[in-house]
Amino acid sequence: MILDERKRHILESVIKDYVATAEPVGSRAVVRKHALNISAATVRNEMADLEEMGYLEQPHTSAGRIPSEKGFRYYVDCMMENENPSDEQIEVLHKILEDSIQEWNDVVQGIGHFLSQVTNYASFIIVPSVKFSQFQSLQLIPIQEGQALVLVVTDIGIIMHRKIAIPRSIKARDLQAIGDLFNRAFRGKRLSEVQRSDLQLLRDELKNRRQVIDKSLEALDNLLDSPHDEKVVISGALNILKEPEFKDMDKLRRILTLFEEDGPLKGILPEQIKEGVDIRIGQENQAEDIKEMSLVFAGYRTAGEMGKIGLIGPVRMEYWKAAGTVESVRRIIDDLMNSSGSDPKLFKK
Amino acid sequence: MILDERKRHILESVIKDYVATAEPVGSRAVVRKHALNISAATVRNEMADLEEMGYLEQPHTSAGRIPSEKGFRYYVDCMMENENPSDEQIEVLHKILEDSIQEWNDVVQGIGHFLSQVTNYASFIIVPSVKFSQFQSLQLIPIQEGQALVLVVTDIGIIMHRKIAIPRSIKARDLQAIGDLFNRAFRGKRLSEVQRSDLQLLRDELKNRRQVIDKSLEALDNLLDSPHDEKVVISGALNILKEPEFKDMDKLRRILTLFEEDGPLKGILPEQIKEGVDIRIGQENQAEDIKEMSLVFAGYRTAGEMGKIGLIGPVRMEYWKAAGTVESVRRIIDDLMNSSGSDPKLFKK
DNA sequence: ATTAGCACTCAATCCAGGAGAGTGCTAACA
DNA sequence: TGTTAGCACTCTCCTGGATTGAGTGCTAAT
Repeated sequence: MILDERKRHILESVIKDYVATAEPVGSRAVVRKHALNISAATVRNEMADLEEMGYLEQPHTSAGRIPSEKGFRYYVDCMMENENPSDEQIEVLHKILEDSIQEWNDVVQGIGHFLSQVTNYASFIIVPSVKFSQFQSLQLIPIQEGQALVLVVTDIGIIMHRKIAIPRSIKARDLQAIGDLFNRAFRGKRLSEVQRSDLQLLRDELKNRRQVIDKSLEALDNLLDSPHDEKVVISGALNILKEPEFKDMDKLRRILTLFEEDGPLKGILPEQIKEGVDIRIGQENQAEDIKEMSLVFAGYRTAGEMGKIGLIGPVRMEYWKAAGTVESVRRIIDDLMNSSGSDPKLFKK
Repeated sequence: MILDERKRHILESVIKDYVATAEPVGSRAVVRKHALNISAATVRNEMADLEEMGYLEQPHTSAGRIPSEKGFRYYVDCMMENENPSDEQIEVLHKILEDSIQEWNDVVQGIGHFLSQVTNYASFIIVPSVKFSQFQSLQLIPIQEGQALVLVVTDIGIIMHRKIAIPRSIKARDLQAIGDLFNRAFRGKRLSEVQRSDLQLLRDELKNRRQVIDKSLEALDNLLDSPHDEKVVISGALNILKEPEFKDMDKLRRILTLFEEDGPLKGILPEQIKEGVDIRIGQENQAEDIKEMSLVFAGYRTAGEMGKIGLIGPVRMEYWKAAGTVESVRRIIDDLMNSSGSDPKLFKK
C-alpha cells in the first residue's frame, strides 16, 4: 500500500504526537505543530482517509485520532529512521563494559541497565544455553576434607561449578587423574552431545574409583540440566509504571509477573531469530500475555549460538529510539564477542 | 497501659477485621462477627474510649474505626499469638531445601520463595558478607592458553572466582606453586583481615613471578571488594500490588524501587539485629521510604555472623502469620547451618 | 452500667447540565 | 477538482447538587 507524501506526513505527525502525549491527536494539533500550509479541514479529510485505510482509529467519534497497530507497522516498515544513542551514551556503555570486564555477569547486567536507562523501557537479555557451547575442560579440585569441587569450563569461558562429597581416602593426585580422564573423553564436544550413554561408558571404565566418578557424573549431569540454559536478565521493569496505559492494576500485575520470573519471557520470543532488529507490535505477538505490548529485539552471535537482547514497551513506543539503541548495542556486543582483536577482549575464540 | 478484657477483645476484633478487609470497621460489624453479648451501642462507647487512648482512629467522623499504629503495637506486644505455618508447608520447605542442597544460591532462592508464598508479602534475605568468614584456600587453575582462574573458597563453603590473563610461559606447575604460597600466607584468616599490606608483602617476596602474582592479587582484591558483601535476595515483591493501600502509582513506584535494587533495602534494617523476631510498624521505621510499611524480621546465625530474613508488608499486616512464619524459617535455617548432625547437611563447620 | 432510639455527619454514588475539543458535512472558492 | 471556512453535531469530562447509606454520638429509659 502506497501513501502519498501528505498522508505520510500526517501519519508521522499523529504518531509522534501520540507517542509523546498518550492522547488522541486532533486535526488542529497536526497543523499547529507541524506547520504544513494546509488547513485543519484538509487534514481532517486526509485523516478520514487514513482511518478508512486502517492506519488511524478513533477512540470515540468526537476525539482525535490515534495510530492503529497497522499504522505503527506502516511507519516502522516504510518511514522510520533509527535514532541512535548519542556518542556520549555509547561512551558510557563502553566504560561500563571495560569496568566489568572478565565478569560475564557484570557485563550482562551492565548492558541491561544501559538499554533500559537510555530508552526508558524494560530491557531483557537472553544468554544462549551453555548446552550449545563446547566443553572445554573439567577439573576436580579438593576444597576441604571430604569435599571437592567439580569445575567445568566452556569454550566461551563460562565457568560452572558444583560441590560434591568424596571419600577421605581420595587424594588430590587421584582427583587430577580422574579429571584428566573426563577431559580426554569429552574435550571439544558440545555439552548437548555429552549423552548419558557417554557418561555411563566412562563409569564402567573406571570401576575402581566408582564413588568419585559417580558423584562427578551426577554433578556434571546436574550442571547440564541446570538453570544455566538460557539465562534471562531483565532490567528496568519498573519503567512500565511510567506509562499511562498501565495505570490499571490488573494489567500492570500481569505484565510485571512476566518479568518477575525468567520462564515466561522466553515464551514470548520467537524461537528463531535473525541478526538484525525485529519489531513485534501489539497483536502481532504470539503470546497472549503481551498482545498489548510491543517488542523490539535482535539476536547477537556468540560462539556460534544466538543470544537475544531487546526492549519491551507499550504499543505507543518510541520505536525509532528503541530500534536504534538495540541495534547499536547489538553491534557492540558482537564486536566484543567476536573480536580477535589486539588487546584482551572479553572472550577469545 | 492496661486494657480490660472487653476492650482487648474489641481491639482484637477491629484489627482482625481491618486486616482482612482494609475497610474501617463499625460497631455493628464487631458485635455481629464476634458475638459478644453486648450491644453495638456499648461497643461504640468502648471504641470511643479506645480512640481517646490512641489505639483506634477514625478516617472521618461517620466512618468506622481503624487500628492506629499504636493499636497494632499494643496488639503485637501484649496480645498476639504467632500463627505457625502448617506441617504440610514446613514439609514443603524441607523438600525444597533438600532438592537444592549443595547450591547456596538455590537454597536462598528457595527460602525466599517460601516466605513470600506462604505469607503473601514481599520477603528478603540478607546473606552476611563473606568478608567476615574465613579464608580457606586459593587455587590457580589453568583454563586455557593464556588464561587462568583464581578460585577462592571460604570456610562456610562459598566459592568465588575470577578469570585472569597469564603469560603463556607459565605452566600448570607454576600456578600450583603460586597458589600454595597464597595459602600459606592467608589460611585461616578472615577475609577482612587480609590487608593490602599483606598483599604487598607477598608481592615483594615473589619478584620472579611478578606478573601472575600481580594479576592474582588484583583479582583477589577485587573479590574482596565485590558485591559479594551482603548479598540481598528479594522475593515476591509483586505481592504488594495486591494491597489496596498501594493503588496509588507514586507510592507503588517508591516501594517497588526499593526492591529493584539491593542497596536501599540494607539501609532500612537496623545494623544490629537480635536473634528473635522483631517487628517495626510504620512510623517506627527509621528510613523515610518505608514509614508506611511494616517489617517483620529476624537474624540467623551462620558461621559466627548474622544474616537477616524478613517480610515487608503494609501496616495492615497479618503480623501473627508473618511473625510465625519468619520465626519458623529462622529456626530451620539455624538448624541447617549449625547442625553437625549425622547426614550431609549444607555446610559443615 | 447497658441499651434502644434518633438525629446528625460525611463519603460515595448518581444525575443533569455545561464546557470543550474535535469531527463530518456542506457550500463556497481557486 | 482539490481546498477551505463555517457550522451543527457528538461525545467526554468536569462540576455541583441531591440522594443514599453506613456509622457515629448523644440522650433517655432500663
